[in-house]
Amino acid sequence: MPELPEVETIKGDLEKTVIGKKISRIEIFNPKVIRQPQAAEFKRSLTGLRVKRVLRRGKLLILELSNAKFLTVHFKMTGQLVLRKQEPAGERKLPDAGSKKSITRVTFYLDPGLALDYNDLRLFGELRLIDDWRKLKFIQELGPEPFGLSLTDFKKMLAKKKTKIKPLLLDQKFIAGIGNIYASEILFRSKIDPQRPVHDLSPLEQTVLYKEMLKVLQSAIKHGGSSVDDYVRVSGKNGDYARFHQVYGRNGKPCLVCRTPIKRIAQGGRGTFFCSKCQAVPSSGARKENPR
DNA sequence: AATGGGACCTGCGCGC
DNA sequence: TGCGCGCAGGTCCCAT
Repeated sequence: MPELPEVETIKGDLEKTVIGKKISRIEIFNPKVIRQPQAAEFKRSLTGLRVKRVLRRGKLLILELSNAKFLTVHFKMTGQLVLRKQEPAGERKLPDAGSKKSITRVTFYLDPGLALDYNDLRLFGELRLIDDWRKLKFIQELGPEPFGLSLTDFKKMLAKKKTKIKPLLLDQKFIAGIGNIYASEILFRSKIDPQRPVHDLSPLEQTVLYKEMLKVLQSAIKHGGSSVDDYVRVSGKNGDYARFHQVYGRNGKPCLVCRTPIKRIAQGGRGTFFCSKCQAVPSSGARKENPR
């Protein structure tokens, strides 16, 4: 679930807390999330390094280390990074002691006195220690960041596509960082039906889409992201943007603009939420009739 | 090129 | 109360 605004929030939280800190020790509770190199070498190579910088590209979080290598974190659906105080010696417990099952997969002990837990219920997340994050195949194929993309370029990109708009917004090769929550929210605010083919969008609609995309992402970052399922900030606290959601997860509830019940449909196996009235396909004399 | 499905995982909420 | 099932969605991979 962490999408661009959530990863950007985590980045900001880490910048305030772990820059310059030394990784003194690492505990790996489930090596499945360590994708590169093997867990033992991951642990050995990382121990003793300091965190130099924190970066983000799309939904990927990148920690630049003091030896110029990089620790990358892809949270996929249920990954979390949570910072806590390291328990004084003798009082150490297993992570999440008290709850039935720990979802802490890796703990990074940071001198002085801190512990950064990588939690991941579903184990889809990926941690890597690599020489250069820019060489990751996934990164090389990634589309542009929404911020820093001009309207002109955005329109040029749209012109080449024949897909429906919602799946296209989710396509990381098209544009980086948008996931299922923000795709629905952006389209609602743009008053565009998620099922519309891209080549059908008027120039005005494309402009509106571009502006709403930036507005929604910016606002979500400002409010610390959306905590709908598992996402939490580095402090363990929820992000605050979910209360601004207009359609996501509001299946059957009245549209906040027109009271029409919000619809949920499946697109590419994923849920899409929208208001069939606010996001109706505009009637146009130029539109050829399309019976059924 | 676009689209659809399965795979990876686990907990939750549902119907019976 | 308990069981089985579908669902959640980021990304990769294969098939059509």
